[in-house]
Amino acid sequence: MVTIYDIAKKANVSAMTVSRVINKSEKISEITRKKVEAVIKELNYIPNNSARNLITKKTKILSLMITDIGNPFFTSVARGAEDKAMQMGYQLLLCNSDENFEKESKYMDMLISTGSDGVLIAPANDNSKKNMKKLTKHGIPFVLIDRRIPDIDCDQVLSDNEATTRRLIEHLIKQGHRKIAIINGPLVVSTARERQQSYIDTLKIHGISVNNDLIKESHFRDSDVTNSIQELLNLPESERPTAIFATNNFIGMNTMKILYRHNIKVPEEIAVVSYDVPNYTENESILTVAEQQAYNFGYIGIQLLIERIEGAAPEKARKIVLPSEIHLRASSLNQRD
Amino acid sequence: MVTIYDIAKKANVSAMTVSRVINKSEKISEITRKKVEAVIKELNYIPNNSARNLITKKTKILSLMITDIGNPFFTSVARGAEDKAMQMGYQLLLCNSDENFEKESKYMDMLISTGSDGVLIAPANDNSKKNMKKLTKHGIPFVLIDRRIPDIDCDQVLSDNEATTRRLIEHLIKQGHRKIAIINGPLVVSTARERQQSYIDTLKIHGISVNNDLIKESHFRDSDVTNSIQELLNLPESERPTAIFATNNFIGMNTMKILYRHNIKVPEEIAVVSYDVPNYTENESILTVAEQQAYNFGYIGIQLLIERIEGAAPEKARKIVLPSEIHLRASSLNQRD
DNA sequence: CTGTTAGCGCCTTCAC
DNA sequence: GTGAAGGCGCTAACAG
Repeated sequence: MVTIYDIAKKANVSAMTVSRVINKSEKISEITRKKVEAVIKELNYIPNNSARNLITKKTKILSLMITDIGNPFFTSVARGAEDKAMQMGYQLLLCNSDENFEKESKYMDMLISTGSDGVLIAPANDNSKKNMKKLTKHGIPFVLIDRRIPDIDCDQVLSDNEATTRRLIEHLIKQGHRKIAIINGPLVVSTARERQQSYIDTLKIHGISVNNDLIKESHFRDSDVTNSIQELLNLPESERPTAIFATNNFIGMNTMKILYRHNIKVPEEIAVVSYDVPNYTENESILTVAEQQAYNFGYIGIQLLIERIEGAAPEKARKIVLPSEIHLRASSLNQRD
Repeated sequence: MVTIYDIAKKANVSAMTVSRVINKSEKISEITRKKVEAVIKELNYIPNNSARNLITKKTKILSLMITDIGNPFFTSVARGAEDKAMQMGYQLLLCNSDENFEKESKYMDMLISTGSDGVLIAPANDNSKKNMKKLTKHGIPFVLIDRRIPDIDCDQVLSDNEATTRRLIEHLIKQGHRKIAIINGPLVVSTARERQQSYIDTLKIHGISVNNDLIKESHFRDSDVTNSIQELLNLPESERPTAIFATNNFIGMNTMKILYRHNIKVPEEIAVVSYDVPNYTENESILTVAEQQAYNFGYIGIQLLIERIEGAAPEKARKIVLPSEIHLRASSLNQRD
């Protein structure tokens, strides 16, 4: 391994001078700098960050804790995070919690040990509060994205769940629907709670009574929603929903697939609206969706994080709410319109 | 920051003993181990990897260099890589080269500096050879996935491009096609070359003359293939293709979208087959595809890499070829079948 | 089984 | 502008 001493010897300077060159110190004469740089290049020297970190306590490594990189929403988040991190000279450590607090905790210890300068995190659920406290104890800044944690005050990049859900539900109501079901993620996740609350509030505002049989708590993972849908279909005619609100992409995709499999016409028999369904295939999508700014969750999140790390952020925690865009498509539009 | 000395003092042992407990050394009495572990827990001690790495030269960090995490193929690779890495106690640094050698090189320096124990890499193109040499010079093992590099002998996990392409093309020939176009990625990428060669060979074997007007070199990024397709459509009736072979997912998706936009019926006017198109939406796909074992590229790749790092691999480089699965669908099936 | 000594590669501090 | 000394937190090598 080539060290600064090797460079120093060959360039006839002290190690300290080499260090100054590497760190782009101003107080170096043009001549010695050129000389040192030449040797660095010649010997293919690359600084050893471990040694550096030991002193500076900075690794230039950020951790991205998401629930699943396989979820297209988080894939975009990751891409945004990585673009900004790279641009600012940071590297990104990838962690998938799989919506699981224990797995998240394990990663947390690893990333503290590694010496992450900061963490961008979409927490698994409300339990993650413990992990946030741990980060704070270790003096590691973090930014929450997508999901908030009760009583945790920190920089956040969130979605306008209340407004977007309301618009989605009001759209269904305008289309004549009264029996609207919701297939949701677990209520220990803030986004699930917020979307459900807005769903309930919107129905009430429009004088529609809330039927608990139409509220299904499922998962945000790419899991089976067959049971939830079967239960909805088994409801007596008078209760059976004419529309379904899917609160994330996996739920939305799988709901559509199951309805097709049951030969249920969308939207004639059941209309469907969903959060976040990407159009990654050859077909034009027919699904009405609320598209969140996934890329910006990552991009802006990393920006806030780095500002915080580098002391460029205001003391007060910042909360950024990114609006979603609703795409109205066939899955929720009446023929007669 | 809590150090081993804090633990040592409080537990009335030497720092060395604490170090042994952390590293699960056998030569520690049950009693002192318990005592030390208690203090570690009490003080919330987490080892400083930077200090550790400085001595051991091991970081337990692996780098994953892919061209774009946004490409669903690589998303699966990443997920497989991460699962195996986590299982083996390693963390994963994410790098997107964007099919760009310069960007890849920049990451390469960063990851060497950080001290990656190894690199799993889908190289940007043949130029990446320089980066492989650099890794070798720094004694960092790497495993090539998906794409090979001429004259680089190392562990590899590759796809059966020759056989799968042949089956795809023979399927089209069986369907009666003689004018088959290929829209390919850049030929500086090994997979593009292999698929193109197999396309040519298969045509020849079946006595079909190769028409260079039907061979289009495009990109593997999510870029525009409009021009390529337009050129194909502008061909005189006698040359115009009746089938298109798209060599990756983005090309496949975009080809389908453009054909739809041109109101060209698939497969009646033009049949389409593609590599790797995921079905991430609510619709059932109609596209005939060769599905690669993306997850296993990552999972097995990391396994080979860790074996290599930990000295558990045979000296001779291993080459693993994962077969693809062809899904025949409407986009390439004649009505009359 | 446990402790002592030395040093990993670099940067901080303080001289010159 | 440049250099010398010391130490970051930890573990290898050795001693007992």
